[in-house]
Amino acid sequence: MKRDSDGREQRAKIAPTISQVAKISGVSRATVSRAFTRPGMLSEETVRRVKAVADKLGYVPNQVARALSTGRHGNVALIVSDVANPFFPPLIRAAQLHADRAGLCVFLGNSDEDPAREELLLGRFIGQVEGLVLASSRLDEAQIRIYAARRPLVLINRDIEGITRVLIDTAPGVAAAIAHLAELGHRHIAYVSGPTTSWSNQQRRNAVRKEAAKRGLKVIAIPARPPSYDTGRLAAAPIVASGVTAAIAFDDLVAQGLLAGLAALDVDVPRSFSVVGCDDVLGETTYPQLTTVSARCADAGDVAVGLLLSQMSGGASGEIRHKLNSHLVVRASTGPAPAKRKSR
Amino acid sequence: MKRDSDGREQRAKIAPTISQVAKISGVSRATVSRAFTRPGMLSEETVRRVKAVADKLGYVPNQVARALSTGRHGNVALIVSDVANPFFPPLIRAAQLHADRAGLCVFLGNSDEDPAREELLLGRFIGQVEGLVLASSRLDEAQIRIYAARRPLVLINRDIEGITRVLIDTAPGVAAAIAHLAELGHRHIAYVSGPTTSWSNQQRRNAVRKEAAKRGLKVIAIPARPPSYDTGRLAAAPIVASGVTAAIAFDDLVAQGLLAGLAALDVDVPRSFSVVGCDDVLGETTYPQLTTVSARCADAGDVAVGLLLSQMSGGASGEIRHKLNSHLVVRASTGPAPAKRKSR
DNA sequence: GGATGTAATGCAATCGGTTGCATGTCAAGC
DNA sequence: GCTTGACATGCAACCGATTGCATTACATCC
Repeated sequence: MKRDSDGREQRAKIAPTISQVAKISGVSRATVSRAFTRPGMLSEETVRRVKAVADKLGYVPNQVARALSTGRHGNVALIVSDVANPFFPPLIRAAQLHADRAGLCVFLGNSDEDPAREELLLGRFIGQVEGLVLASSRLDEAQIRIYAARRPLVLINRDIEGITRVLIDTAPGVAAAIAHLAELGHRHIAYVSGPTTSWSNQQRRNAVRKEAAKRGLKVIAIPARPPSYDTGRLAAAPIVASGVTAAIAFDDLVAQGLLAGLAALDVDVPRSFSVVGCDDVLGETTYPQLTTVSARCADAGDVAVGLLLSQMSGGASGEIRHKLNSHLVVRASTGPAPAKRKSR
Repeated sequence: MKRDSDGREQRAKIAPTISQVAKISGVSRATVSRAFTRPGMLSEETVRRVKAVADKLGYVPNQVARALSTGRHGNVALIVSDVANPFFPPLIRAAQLHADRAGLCVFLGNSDEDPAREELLLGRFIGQVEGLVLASSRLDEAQIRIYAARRPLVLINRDIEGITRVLIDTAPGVAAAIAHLAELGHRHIAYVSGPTTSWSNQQRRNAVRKEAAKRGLKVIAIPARPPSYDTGRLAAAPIVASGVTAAIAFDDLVAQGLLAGLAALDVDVPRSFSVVGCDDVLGETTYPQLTTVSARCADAGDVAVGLLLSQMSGGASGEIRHKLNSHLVVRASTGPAPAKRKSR
């Protein structure tokens, strides 16, 4: 009745249903269902026959109906703070690949760094997914806990106790970067910082401070907020003015901007100034090629989905705090400290 | 029964259903349903009471159940050939934003340039979406038509008659680029080409040929396949060897690689060689900053979703072929042709 | 006062699957 | 030959909504 009156599938030849397949193959709907979900329960002959009919009709089980009945919809959601930030695409790609292999569909949400928007998305997704991955979530802890109670949930780069999370631990790489600069003779360096509320930024800043202190380097902080190519470029002037000989940036994007800003000021990199990035997402494509802390951000997506899966299948009840390692990749943007600080 | 035995919502407090709300507010399920979908049909008093109860219980209508009944799930799918290609993220972002505003959830698929994978994704999505957007689809025409018959479908950068499509028309921009090079005195140029099957590539190559012929320039084609930073870089050697003084690349990524390759060969850009990109996705972040054909790829995502929406709501029965304009953006990678072709 | 209309609500079928349990069949075991 | 059990299949309830139609309760109009 309503079926006839509404416009559903208007322009489509109606998708074949389980009933049609059942009728044609002369078995019950239950049998057709089982032919797809538990073929072992049926005789080989029956399975073959049913599948043949299904094939001919082009029948595919309706996911929505299945989900209603089983509560398993085969969907997961991935919410990122900014699709267009080069940090995310590789992560998204890896996450998707992993989900694909598990037969899951991925909803992608873009919060645009806005908690309200993030929550809106979450509300829309939660009813039709089996699990959630939140990358660089801007939500406050309480909110996150609420969602985590409703569905398996994995965080990326957010450290909340009791919730499974994947953390890209850039500290070792950053420390290596400082060591590298120290060995090259740099004594004064700048940290070009990112969002104060960002876990990653806090972590990086601390690593810089700690390692610098250990090696007796002086470090100043110059903000680039929000972290972007432009704010990085603008940071060049104050950095040069401060008299440091090297800078380590919050991320590659900022580093790239910084590179451009330095070029504009006629500062030669790496001859008279060294730059280190973070994340290794731009890596070889900058000029000069960027020395950076490689953070395997793609792995983060992959691992997060992996953890989500195991959580979804009931395993892994305990909390997991997965750390991903980092290391320094030396390319062409770092070099020995200039003999005298000023080229005079 | 099965409800009790399977693990559905294990860790969650079970989401309240329409029945619970109905019972508590002392009305039928139908009434609760209507309180949400057609409140005008009910007395104000009833609506208020039901909503109050729903609120208290934290009831939200189950999308999946609703979809089964109405055939409207509020989801659309967007399939791209490579999330990590910088061309796509802005497009994805714009598409998502538009869908968001319309209250739709977006499935993202990554075909990885593989038709088989693309089809697999399509199969998974089709049952749970109301519409599809295929960006740079690698599927053959027949396949696409099949899906287009089942659901509203919009193509981006694929020109199939009878199917709504958004085409980024780079021809004017490419022509302008050739004109620009001609005015700078270049007489021999190279086109660094992309995938032969790509609509964009065909279109760009033709535009180059046509405009070059008009202005009496000689143009050779050098492939960069698949189009990437690396293949662009590798194209530098043959290009220099060929003796041309300028190159226009299939896309910005290739152009960026080319820039790097030229730098490695000690060819000074723009003094002794000029490079033009396409898409304007890297634009200011290359060194030197790239002269490129700006293609407003973000708009493509936005427009595509817009067209999809109107198609979904039954409008727009006729075929639509939406062209997006392009123009040349001159930055720092192009300059006058060197006085003599060889620097001697 | 009875016919008529309208507004508010309930009944029950339906969407397309899944699954616990019942049923039927057939072969092996005693 | 009858019990027993394994195997294959069917029956029918159920998931959580939506919606066509029936029903009820009033108010209105002659």
